[in-house]
Amino acid sequence: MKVTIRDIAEKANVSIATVSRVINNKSEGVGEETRKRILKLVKELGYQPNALARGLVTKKTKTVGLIIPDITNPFFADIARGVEDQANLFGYNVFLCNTDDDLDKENKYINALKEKYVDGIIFTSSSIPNQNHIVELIKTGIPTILMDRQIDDKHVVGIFIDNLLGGYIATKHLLELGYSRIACITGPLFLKSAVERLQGYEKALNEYGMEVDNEIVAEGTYKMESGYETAKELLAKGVRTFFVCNDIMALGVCKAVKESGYNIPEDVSVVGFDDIQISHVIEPPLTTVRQPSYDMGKEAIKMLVKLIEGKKIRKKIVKFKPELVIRQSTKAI
Amino acid sequence: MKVTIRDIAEKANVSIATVSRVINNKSEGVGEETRKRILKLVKELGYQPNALARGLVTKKTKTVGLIIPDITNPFFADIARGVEDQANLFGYNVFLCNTDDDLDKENKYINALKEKYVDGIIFTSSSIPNQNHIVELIKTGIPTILMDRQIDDKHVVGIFIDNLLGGYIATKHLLELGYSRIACITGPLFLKSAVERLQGYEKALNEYGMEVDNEIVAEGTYKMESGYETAKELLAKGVRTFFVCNDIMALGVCKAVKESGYNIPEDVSVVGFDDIQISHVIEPPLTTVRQPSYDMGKEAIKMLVKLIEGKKIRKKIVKFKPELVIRQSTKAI
DNA sequence: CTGAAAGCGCTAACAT
DNA sequence: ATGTTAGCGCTTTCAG
Repeated sequence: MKVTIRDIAEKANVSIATVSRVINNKSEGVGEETRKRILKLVKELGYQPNALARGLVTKKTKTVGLIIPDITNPFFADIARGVEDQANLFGYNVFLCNTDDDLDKENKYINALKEKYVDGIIFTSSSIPNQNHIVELIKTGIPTILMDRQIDDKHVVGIFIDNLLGGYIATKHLLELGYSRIACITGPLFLKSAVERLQGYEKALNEYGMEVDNEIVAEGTYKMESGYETAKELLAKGVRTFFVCNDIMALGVCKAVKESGYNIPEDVSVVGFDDIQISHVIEPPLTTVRQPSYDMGKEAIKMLVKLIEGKKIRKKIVKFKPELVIRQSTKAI
Repeated sequence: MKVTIRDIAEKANVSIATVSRVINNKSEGVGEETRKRILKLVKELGYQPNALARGLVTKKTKTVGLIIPDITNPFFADIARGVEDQANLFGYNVFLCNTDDDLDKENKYINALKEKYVDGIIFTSSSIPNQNHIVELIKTGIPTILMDRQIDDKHVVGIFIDNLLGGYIATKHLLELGYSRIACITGPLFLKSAVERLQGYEKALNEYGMEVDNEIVAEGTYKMESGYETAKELLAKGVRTFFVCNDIMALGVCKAVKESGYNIPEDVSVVGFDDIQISHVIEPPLTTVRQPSYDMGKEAIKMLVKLIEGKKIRKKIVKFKPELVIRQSTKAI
């Protein structure tokens, strides 16, 4: 049988209220001697407060939910690690939820998290078409941090990256290198982030007096195979310059390029997006647009905890700047 | 104000017991008409049962803990995905815990999970020196599945991979290719899995009438940098053949090799371990020992749920077989 | 088929 | 400085 607060109280000859006070560190109202006696008993009997009972009365669980598309994607794994590390520092535990950008799954997780009374939610998803459930979630008052997805709602608090800028600097880099026929492999275009990166691509092109050529813009899935296959097609069309909207797909592109007998960067230039850990160890190291994913995760939970504790937060929207990391997958003509 | 079971009961003109029966699908004891009326109300008012209250009485939370060293390692991310997917199917949520193989963190997480009354724990850790906390955990009776770590305790239930065999087939492959001076970059040797892989290496060597040359066996950390730096040193010693005990380090090795001006597999052969997703897209695709990580994760939660539900499990120890995947990072002399 | 009531383990007034 | 007590929202006997 588990030892409860009552057991401690009895053996210490005090009321459960007193025990409650000391285990919760309520500084006032407990004599030094009693406190010690109780603490000793707690240790001896290995007492652990029942978080369910506590949560039932306090309405706080020291638990948060992290909703992401896929932990298997290194970008999200980095975010998750940042979230978890910092949450742990704050004494929170985190529920991991993978949605595959599936609306249905998102809703189910939201409900499950609500039932379990999480103190807050970090939502890293990005489906554009239907965002009612998110707006709804925010309205219910449960502290929520959005990541990677911006919604037109005054109450949104979130962490974002300037995707348009990211797409812009990536493309501009290629333009400056002297290329003109630059292909773009986008993410799924129901994702706002993917659309914005594409817009950045377009902006850069326009600045150089070029138009987007839809022949060499292809929608990918953010998965490796997608990069691989799309690149094969594009290569066949004579494309030799790629802006690939995430690193995972860029890996697929590199594979396709090499299989087709070309060298990077001598024959083909590739720019990725994310700067996942392996980007710098592959051959050649990938030129890419860096997102500080781990730090974004940390920042997200910091903001969330402030929200939970009812503290003021300086800015409701924190926008990280993407950064071009030039390595060896691109080369001037 | 949240809607409770009481609200539903009042509006439906029944007792809360009846409401409880229908939301829990207790098939018997509720009239068809009443059931419908209640269900309708539940939907209308958006009632969601309070999992804390429920857990407090049932002692079940539909929640499990997943303790791993680092979600950022693709191998563990795959496992986590397998666990989470399958857990979700069973209606469970999972707490993510990163320990960095730190005993202190492991203990803290175990305690936190206990306080939150998780129904079970999947423990993917592997520090050899101190395993008391694990034995202790199992003794407390909370259903626990060990992964990747075998303990000499009759009560252990777990999923493992035959690491010795893995090390053996990797080394043997190199041997068969005609190499004799084969270096081994191990994992941290306080991990049992790392030791076993090393033993497999030794076994293969012995079968070929060779002894382990400690000059070319180096302890790594399972991190990329470690592979990179160790390889540099080994390369300087004239080593041209590597068995690297995980893929992440193997990536580092490949980088070091190329930087040193050698080609893989023409000049240098490399075998990895794990078969993480990117292993087949890097250049050249990595020959490695495959672990079915995603499936191992799925299997783990399946076993755990059986344990939780008090069902019999066929085998307490499920041992997966590693498999050599020959790609292009190795070549016969 | 349905209801009343006890109680899970804890916190938070309110007393003393 | 400490104790008493009323719930938190739910499940689960036990009655009826």
